[in-house]
Amino acid sequence: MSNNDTFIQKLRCSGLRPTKQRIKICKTLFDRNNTFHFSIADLAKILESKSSRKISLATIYNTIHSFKKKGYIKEISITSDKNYYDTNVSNHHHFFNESTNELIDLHDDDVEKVRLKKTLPGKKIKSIEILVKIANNK
Amino acid sequence: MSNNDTFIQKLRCSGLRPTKQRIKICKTLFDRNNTFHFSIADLAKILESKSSRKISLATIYNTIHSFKKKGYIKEISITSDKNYYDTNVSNHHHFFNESTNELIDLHDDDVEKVRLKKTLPGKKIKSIEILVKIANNK
DNA sequence: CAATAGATTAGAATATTTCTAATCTATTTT
DNA sequence: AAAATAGATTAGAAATATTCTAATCTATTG
Ligand SMILES: [Mn+2]
Ligand SMILES: [Mn+2]
Ligand SMILES: [Zn+2]
Ligand SMILES: [Zn+2]
Repeated sequence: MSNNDTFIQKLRCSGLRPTKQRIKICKTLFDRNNTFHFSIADLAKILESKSSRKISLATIYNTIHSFKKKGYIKEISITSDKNYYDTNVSNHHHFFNESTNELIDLHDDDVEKVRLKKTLPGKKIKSIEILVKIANNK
Repeated sequence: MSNNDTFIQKLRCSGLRPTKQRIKICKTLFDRNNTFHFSIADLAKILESKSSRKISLATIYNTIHSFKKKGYIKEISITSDKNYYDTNVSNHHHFFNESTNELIDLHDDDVEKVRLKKTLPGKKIKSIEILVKIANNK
């Protein structure tokens, strides 16, 4: 259970002003035991349910974009109809359960290291990530 | 250079009526030598430039959705701001050039086969795909 | 070659994302 | 320490993107 000051500090450190809206969003995203995979709609719904004062959807977008830019979260694209963000910002792989729309982290030691045989001259590799789509049996 | 009849047949085979709109879209997508990676906006622009009669954007969406359902194309999600479709419907990997927004197919023999050490009981694997993000040097 | 049932199109409605004027925050000046 | 200023942030409005559904088109039946 982090207190507000933790988040105020975190925000100040990266040059973001610790506004009420941002602190609330930090609490929702980071005051958790596990990685959180969420869409903007998920986040808006949670904020609405717990918040007294409404945070405008535009502000949620603004905040998520600046948190992404600052490296607090990363974007995960799976399907066209729902975009996800991830509080685990490391380079990592995912299971995506198509039956439940659930996203699950894979750890590095769950997968043999990916070996590319092809290289592209004049290009540098920024990330290599695997997406394993799964479905419930039956 | 395929003629219209090829596409009319293709459409009829999967139970889709060969309308003018669908034939034009087939020509644009499949009358090519190479895999085509495109967004709805890309496709709309091409259709607009070559077409005499305008195809409504709603129809482009409808058609792309039914072509996807019939397995003519597959969806590739890379970033939240642009969704891609791919005329290569096989399970395959991609390079994505973040400097140019270009998507390039990787062939199976360009990558060592992915080995998962972790399995999920009660789930079946539908696909395993790698996304390699790259950028131009300098 | 109607009449009918069902599929398809595309304008209208809705949903998502971005833009920007008004507000708020932090810093500087008096 | 209060007021002025510069710049950051919020959130309603505008713009884009996607889906819905009434009107139209296509294929089948008699
Ligand atoms: Mn979208
Ligand atoms: Mn999208
Ligand atoms: Zn993750
Ligand atoms: Zn491809």
